[in-house]
Amino acid sequence: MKGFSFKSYLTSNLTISEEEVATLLHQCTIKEFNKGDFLVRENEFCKQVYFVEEGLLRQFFMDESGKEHILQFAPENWFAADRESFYFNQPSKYFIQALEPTKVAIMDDVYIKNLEATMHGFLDFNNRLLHNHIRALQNRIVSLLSETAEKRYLNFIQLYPDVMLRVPLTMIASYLGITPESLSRVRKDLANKPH
Amino acid sequence: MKGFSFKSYLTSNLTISEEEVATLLHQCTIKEFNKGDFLVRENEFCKQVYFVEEGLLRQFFMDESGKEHILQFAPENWFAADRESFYFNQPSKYFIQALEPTKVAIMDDVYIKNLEATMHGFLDFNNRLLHNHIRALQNRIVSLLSETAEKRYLNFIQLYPDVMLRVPLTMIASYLGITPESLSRVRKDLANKPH
DNA sequence: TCTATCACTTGATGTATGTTAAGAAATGGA
DNA sequence: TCCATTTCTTAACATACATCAAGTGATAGA
Repeated sequence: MKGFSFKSYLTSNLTISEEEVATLLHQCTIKEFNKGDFLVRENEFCKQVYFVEEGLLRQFFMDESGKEHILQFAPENWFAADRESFYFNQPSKYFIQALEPTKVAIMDDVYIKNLEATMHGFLDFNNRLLHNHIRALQNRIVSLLSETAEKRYLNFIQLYPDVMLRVPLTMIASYLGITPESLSRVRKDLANKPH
Repeated sequence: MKGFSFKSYLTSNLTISEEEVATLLHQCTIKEFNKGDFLVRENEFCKQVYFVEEGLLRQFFMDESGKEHILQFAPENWFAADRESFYFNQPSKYFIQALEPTKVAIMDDVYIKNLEATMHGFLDFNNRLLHNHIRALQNRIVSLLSETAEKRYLNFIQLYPDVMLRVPLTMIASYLGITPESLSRVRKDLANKPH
């Protein structure tokens, strides 16, 4: 289990001993997915939290007309899960899918409950994750309420330059809440602009 | 402190003794605001969490062009706070304002830190609040990404019928992400529809 | 290498929503 | 009670973005 990003992540984000990190990693499953594989599907119960070691995930949902809308990309060192399904024990509205061959560290509900009960500082750690999540969600809403597609696109590039280079524009468009055609035009306009 | 909604809320949502509830309420401040008063302003640090006993709050931000966008309404038995500012200790991007004469129970950061350290079950309680918040935010994003203004309006009515009756349509429009004129047209169309 | 699929672009046109302007109806102080 | 302000509606016009359709490259299996 040496050399995993999850380890570095934990040691630098949790005030816990080497020993505790070892326990934590020992109980935690590593799993690999192929490009296109689903980690969670709509209507399933999401009972795991995923930490991306390598690769890239997306969380998306399908609306009534069958269109896909991406809520989140999760590249290396990000977490992915449907917190709603996980916490409230409800069937998920979302899919979580690997966009590249992806290696994840998996913390399931039993594992997490266990840590919460035994490891001092784990609740704080999870609290941090939740607040990061809330921050991201709030910023997304602010952006959707107040910014044009062009502005949202520019924000995206700046915020997730790595993701930008790794996924097709169709998916960026889906994240931004516009059609691929519109994104193409936004990009054309930007290219023709001074600056 | 008898007869406060916050008390009922706590007893029915926390597995704590009468004694603990008493302590909790004893340390907690009650404050009243007039219609129009600000509990938090942009660029201030939000160091308190508000529980609405009576009245109605809104959380909103102002975009670059000076337009207001409402993130959340908080009627009786709801919590309001800028979790981002509170947790990350950053100046807030938001305003929190009373839309009616409003009585709130205030938990400040010292109070909360204290409870986290001393009261078993408080972390779980806060965790629940955070997950409720995440759920609401996610649903909002889903709605903004995939639904028309009309659908969002119908959702709003169903989800917050009480708020609907207590705030001007301008604010509903601001919450929905459209102009008051557009909301007016949406309502007209709905009225002319066979249901 | 060939072919099917996917990714991206472009153009023509449609639609939802924004903007500007005006006025009517409701509300709240003085 | 009256006046000022806010709220809501309506209309004409503008704009951002969607839809539909087509075509060009790029990519990846067979």
